Amino acid sequence: MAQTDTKTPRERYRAQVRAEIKQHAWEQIATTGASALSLNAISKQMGMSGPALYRYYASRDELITDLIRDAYRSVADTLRSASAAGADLAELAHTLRRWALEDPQRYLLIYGTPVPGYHAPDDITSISFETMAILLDASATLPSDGPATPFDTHLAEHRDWAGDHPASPAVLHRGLSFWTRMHGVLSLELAGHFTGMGFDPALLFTAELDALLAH
Amino acid sequence: MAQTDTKTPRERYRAQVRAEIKQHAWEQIATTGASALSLNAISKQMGMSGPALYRYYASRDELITDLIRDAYRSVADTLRSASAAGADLAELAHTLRRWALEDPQRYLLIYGTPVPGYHAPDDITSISFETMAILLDASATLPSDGPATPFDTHLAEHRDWAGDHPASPAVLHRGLSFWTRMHGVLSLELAGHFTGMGFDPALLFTAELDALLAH
DNA sequence: TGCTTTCGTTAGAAGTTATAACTAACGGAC
DNA sequence: GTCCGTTAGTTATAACTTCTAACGAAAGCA
Repeated sequence: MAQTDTKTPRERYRAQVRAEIKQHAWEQIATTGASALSLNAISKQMGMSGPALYRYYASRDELITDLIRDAYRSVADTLRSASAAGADLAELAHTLRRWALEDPQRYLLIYGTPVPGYHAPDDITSISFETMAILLDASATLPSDGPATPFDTHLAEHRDWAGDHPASPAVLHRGLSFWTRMHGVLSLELAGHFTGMGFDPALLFTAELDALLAH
Repeated sequence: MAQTDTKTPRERYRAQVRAEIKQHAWEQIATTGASALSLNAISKQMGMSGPALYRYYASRDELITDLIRDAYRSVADTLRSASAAGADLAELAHTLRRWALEDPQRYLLIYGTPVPGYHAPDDITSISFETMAILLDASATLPSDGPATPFDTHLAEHRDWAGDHPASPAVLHRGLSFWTRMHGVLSLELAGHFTGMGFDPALLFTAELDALLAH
């Protein structure tokens, strides 16, 4: 989307077509899910015949990788802007939930069942780390009472995943708990496991959030 | 697997072939995931040509539905036998984790991203309820201290999903928290989101479990 | 022994991803 | 302005997939 005014007109056109392909791919994914994404269907929607699409994406996996990258970037941008606006951990949680409900398949694309042979490229893990850093920043502002758990001491020696983030083991622990608990509720809700059970998933989400913040 | 000695020899043979198909399907799913399951590949492995398999399963979806049913039954049986052996909620959690790690794709098949057009038949929801009942039984034996949360009062009026299980709102709440938190850690672990982060997912799992039990 | 049901086959339709080979058009250099 | 290389899009094709249709053969049953 950003800066299509780079270099040659050929590259501008190429970027535009790639963006259009991704747009159709997102629409298709939103309804049928990522596993049913069809390059053929996209090319037909765009009015060009099958193999033309392979000038823009070498394979179906490469397109999906691009979509996954965009999804990671989207959640990172959303949380970052919320954090920049002064959101605390609780508000970040609701921001995350809103982002997930906005396009469930987009959430499931990055946090759901992985595609069999797929392996994430390096730049995705770096974007993923940025999201984690935002959560750790928000976790650090909260008071961390209570004694250190065995997992805290384990984290003190296994904190390579946090990079050089200056977070105490307790904060790292809270960040991981935040991630897994929010994902636990969200993923089950998005997968439809709560439908027909009668209760409101939003209340379960906030209940889990409150329990986490109250420690 | 059970009671192949029913009625006519034709039905015995039919049940045997269906079991063999499922066995090959599980092997295939364990390596490639459910979305890449190929009826053609199964029939070739069994030494018979493609469409022969349609005598036993009307469609790919019907085979997957059968696999999902078996997975639900498997987790229900595993937890029930553990519960019958006197396991408390903590031991049930580790039993669930062991069952999930035993065949990650089997766990993801029922708790992961759902197949696009798939809708679970009624008998599956009843088996799923049995699993929930076991968790609620184990949750009821624990002391539930602390004041009632807003979600507890909500559950008091939205407890149809628990059937006629005699559990207090607090116990219902704990059952749901148990489910979502264990799933949160397990699904992220099985999806490979912890690989390369350095820490031990088992310790995070027990840390979450301890936090839940300590309330 | 014959009848009927069912099993497994081949053939084929309608999809899919992906490659190969060709044409046409576009953009930059002279 | 013309020429020429790059690139876009085409059709044809291969190798898959699920699934249907029609046929032959085998097995069970009376």
